[in-house]
Amino acid sequence: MNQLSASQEDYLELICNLLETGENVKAVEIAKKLNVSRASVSEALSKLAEKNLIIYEGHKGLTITPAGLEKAKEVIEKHNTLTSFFENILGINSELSEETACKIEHVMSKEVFEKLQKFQKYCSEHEEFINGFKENH
Amino acid sequence: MNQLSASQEDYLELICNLLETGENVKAVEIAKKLNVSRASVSEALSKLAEKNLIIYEGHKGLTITPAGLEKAKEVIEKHNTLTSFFENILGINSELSEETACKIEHVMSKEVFEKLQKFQKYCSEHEEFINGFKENH
DNA sequence: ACAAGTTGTTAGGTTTACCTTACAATCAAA
DNA sequence: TTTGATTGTAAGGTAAACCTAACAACTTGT
Repeated sequence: MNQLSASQEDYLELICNLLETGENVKAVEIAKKLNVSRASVSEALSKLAEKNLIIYEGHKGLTITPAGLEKAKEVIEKHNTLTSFFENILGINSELSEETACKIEHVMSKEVFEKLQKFQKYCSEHEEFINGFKENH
Repeated sequence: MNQLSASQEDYLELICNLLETGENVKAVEIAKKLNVSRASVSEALSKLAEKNLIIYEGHKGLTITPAGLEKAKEVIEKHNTLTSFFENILGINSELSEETACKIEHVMSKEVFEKLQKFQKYCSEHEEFINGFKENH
């Protein structure tokens, strides 16, 4: 029912990351980081607020709700797992790993995510296997 | 310059697959397989034709150009590699593997794709490693 | 060969996520 | 405290990808 679009997930993810740095988060900041206009951010934040994922009061401030935080954490966890898979297992440079993770995190089901996470754990318990791959590529 | 959207890649991919089965491909068929209206297919095919990826003459028939075929093959190869990764390495059921591959194939760069392909080859040369993973998950 | 069904197209609408421009609200520094 | 810069919002617009409804163009069965 309350499915978020890829774009909305991106906003939420960034908001959560910015909040964790402790600063108070401004729309103009989000606009810069996501490379969109202030107007687009304004609209997007209104929609997230409507869905009760954030509390947004313009100049007054922006905070995330428990529901928003939960969703954001899910996305961020997918993001991190993917980034780490590309970087540490496939050996892709960190920028491209990040970029690719950003796109895929929105289209990967929980089931696939969990399997990937387990696979990664399994790989980290078999370093020699991964090193063998990296050496030849 | 001639970047295709995810949706256009889907159309092209399907057209290529249908053509390979030998039948002559109809818009109504595409509509059914992609779960969209005939009208949407009509529009989409016009755009692919404009970009010289297919030759489309309505009732007369539909064929793919060399440029279109090249692009389609790229997408299909990504699709297959991804599907096989999910299915044979992560051990995800074939339906979900397909579904996930369909979404990711549009957002994965050539570089990531090639690394994944190599990783997969490496894995297939180390069956015991993959079996070890599958046994525990 | 032609009526009925199938297939393709056109016109007009919707939604999402952007945009620019203009204006309103707030903040901060003199 | 007022003014200038920054930040947020509203209005109106675009583009992509979809939709339905109506119509046109084909095909096929008799």
